[in-house]
Amino acid sequence: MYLVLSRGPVGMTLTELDDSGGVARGPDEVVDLGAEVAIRERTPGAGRWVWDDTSRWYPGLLRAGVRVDRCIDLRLCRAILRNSSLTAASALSRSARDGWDEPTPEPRRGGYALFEVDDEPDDGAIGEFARQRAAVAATADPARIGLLLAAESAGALIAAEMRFAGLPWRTEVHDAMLSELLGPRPMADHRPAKMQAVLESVRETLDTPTLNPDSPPELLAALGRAGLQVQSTRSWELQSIDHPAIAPLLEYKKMARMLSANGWNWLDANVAGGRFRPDYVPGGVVTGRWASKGGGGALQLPRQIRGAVVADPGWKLVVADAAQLEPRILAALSSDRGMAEAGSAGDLYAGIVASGAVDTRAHAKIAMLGAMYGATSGESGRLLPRLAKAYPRAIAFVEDAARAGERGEVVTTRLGRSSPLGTSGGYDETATAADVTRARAQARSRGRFTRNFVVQGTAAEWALCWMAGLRGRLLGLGQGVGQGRREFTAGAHLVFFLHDEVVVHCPEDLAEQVEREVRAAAADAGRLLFGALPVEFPVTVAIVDDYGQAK
DNA sequence: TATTTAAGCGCC
DNA sequence: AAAGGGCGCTTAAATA
Repeated sequence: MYLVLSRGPVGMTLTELDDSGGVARGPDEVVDLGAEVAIRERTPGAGRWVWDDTSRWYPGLLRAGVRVDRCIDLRLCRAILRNSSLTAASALSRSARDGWDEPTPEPRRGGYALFEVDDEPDDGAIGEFARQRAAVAATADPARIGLLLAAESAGALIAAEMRFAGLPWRTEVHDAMLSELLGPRPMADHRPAKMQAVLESVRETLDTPTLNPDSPPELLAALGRAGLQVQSTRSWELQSIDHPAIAPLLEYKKMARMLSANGWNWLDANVAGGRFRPDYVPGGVVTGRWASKGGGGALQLPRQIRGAVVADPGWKLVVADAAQLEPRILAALSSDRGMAEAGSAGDLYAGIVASGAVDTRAHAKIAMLGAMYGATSGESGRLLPRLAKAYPRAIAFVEDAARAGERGEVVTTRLGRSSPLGTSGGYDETATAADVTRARAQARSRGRFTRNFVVQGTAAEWALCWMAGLRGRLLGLGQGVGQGRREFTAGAHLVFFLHDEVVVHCPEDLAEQVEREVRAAAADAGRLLFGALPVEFPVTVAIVDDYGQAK
């Protein structure tokens, strides 16, 4: 059963569809959306909601105290089906772009109201849903891309729920960290005292009393006057230089970064009521990873300040990280038994060393990253042949993806997300030597992208399945049957997601159960994507009071 | 003055 | 160690 919600000029409607997509009832006008959804959600197996855009429907429902179990997000699914090589022959894929291909419009001030009436893009949700079902049904293995659409939609629900719940954030802890590092909070537009002291040290050693180190050209000039030959002012380039100005300069850069990216202004703008509420964008990255938007910078939270993420009294944070996810995904994608074997004991990189392919764990890691990113030179490039010899199937898999990209072809993840078309990169007989060089460089760049796309994209699919499964498992924790409905934030719930890592906030007595569910959900995700393949997806779990204690 | 681009750096 | 994939954000610099 599907429950299709639409917004039109005359208001909201609900249409029930049976499993074959036929109209079973409706469309009926919906007057009280919150009540309507709540009633349906109380009925087990009531169906899956179908709507244009989770980010426009769900936040209002959550504010009204209503949680949704399952949905189809037509906008997110359209983006996948529009591009997927598996549905390339479908009417949907061949149709002209329309409103369903557009990104979510920016919300009006104050966000979307629960009962807002708005026009849907171009065609009704029922029509779009039918087109999407037809596209899926015509594929060789509808369950494959069907799983991707369900996982993507579950991700949209989770993103809204995590924003609603918020990441517990202790302002006073954060403030203490900033004061310790930079000095106490200064007046607006002044540098904190410790930072100012470090700056003076830089100015003195470079003999430039008015230096603004935040200006790369100015800094470059000052370094030049001191006799330091550098191409840029990047920290990693400065690191190796032996000069009394370098240490304080690197320290200043560290401080300046913290102040501007996650300082007091960030705190004022992003933390309220003891919660940080990131604005996640599911599917925001071409590979299927999530993006984020707004000043929060949720996916770039520095390790340095994670200690400000503190569980509520009597609660714990369960921090779970999928260990070496991308290499394991590659092993599974390529059915490389040797690499799967290397990861079976726990530490994949240690397993690679044990196999004799390389001599140290650090080398194993560098070589693997190089294989997945397309390194050609440096340490990583040199180690690659050794890896290729030990794990020919895995390396051939990424090499094939790279060659396909260089030829201008599309590559596709395990569940069916395809890479976007690249720019031509070709040249004709009128091309100059420079044109040819440029075109080849572009082709190689495209190859590095497609090489990484298959791994990163499939890892993102695994992570979505992991998190969606975990969400379902958490729901059943700590509440007996028949206790009635309650706010989901009263029990174990997801509060953070970072590509291959999740954080669950839960009452203390549930933490160990949560840990078990996290591991079980990871095993489920592996089976969902790869069936019986003997590739394991171990999870590192830490039960902590603050996020800084994890790892 | 307002908007866009580039540099640099944080995360995976 | 500093070459390779994907992002977003802040500041300074460049442009309109």
